[in-house]
Amino acid sequence: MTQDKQLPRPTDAELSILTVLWERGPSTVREVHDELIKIQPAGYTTVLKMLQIMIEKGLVIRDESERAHVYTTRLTEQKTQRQLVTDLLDRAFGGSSAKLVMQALSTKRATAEELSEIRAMLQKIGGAE
Amino acid sequence: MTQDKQLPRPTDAELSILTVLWERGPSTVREVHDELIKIQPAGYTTVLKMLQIMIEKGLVIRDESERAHVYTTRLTEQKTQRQLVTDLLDRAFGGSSAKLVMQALSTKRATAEELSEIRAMLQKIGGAE
DNA sequence: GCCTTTGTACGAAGGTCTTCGTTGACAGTA
DNA sequence: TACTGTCAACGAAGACCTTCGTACAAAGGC
Repeated sequence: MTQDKQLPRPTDAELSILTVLWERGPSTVREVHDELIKIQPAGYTTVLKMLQIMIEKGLVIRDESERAHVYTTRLTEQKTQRQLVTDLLDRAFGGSSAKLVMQALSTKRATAEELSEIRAMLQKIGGAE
Repeated sequence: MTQDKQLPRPTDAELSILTVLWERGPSTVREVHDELIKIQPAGYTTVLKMLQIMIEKGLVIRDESERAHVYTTRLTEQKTQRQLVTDLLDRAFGGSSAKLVMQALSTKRATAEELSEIRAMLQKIGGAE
């Protein structure tokens, strides 16, 4: 009953805001703005407008019980990441996750710890089936 | 001397056209169009306009020596894929390629063959350093 | 009761993306 | 020469994205 699917792919600006919300948890516009300007310039009303648009799209929800409305993401970071990966996979890699993985690995070197995580996951996948 | 970098990230429609060009190699508008409509609806002049815009952006180049201009991609498929992955990595995964890899692997199961390719690459990466 | 601060709402402006109708050029054919 | 088909160019329209100025409401201090 938790209608999940078919939220639009977040735009660049929307993703910046979502990132802040994932980090901070439920936040007011002011809090999001204060956090965001540490990374990139952004006017207060701009952030406000973005959040209002994101409400319309269903990307976030808000609690209006206080004067300063509190915004919360609708999807977890993981689910959004999955959506973005699936999307990129289909649009640019012909659906081949292997090709994407190769690119990701060759692009930026992962830490040793991360690599063993990946190995563990491969083990799990390879082991099953 | 082959100025590579800093081409804009291709949009969705642009990526569709690039994909056709990578498949077919250098092609006229008509050829791109005929190929594209097998996958998605697209008017001839729309494809033409897109290609003209892509010329301006530097995503493609063209040979005008014949009446029907012949378009060619400026970047290889691999380089574009790398750009897209890097971009997504930074925008949505905090630069952690491991997280992206995990998502990719868990999203769509790769074939056994692909998995061993990935293992080989891991071997190579882990072995180095 | 006023003034300042902090908030939301509204709307507009400029940019990009995407699509497509129309025009005029060119080439071949009858 | 007139007709037909193919092509590039242009411009406009509509949808979105992004930014921000302005207006108005609420709350607290004086």
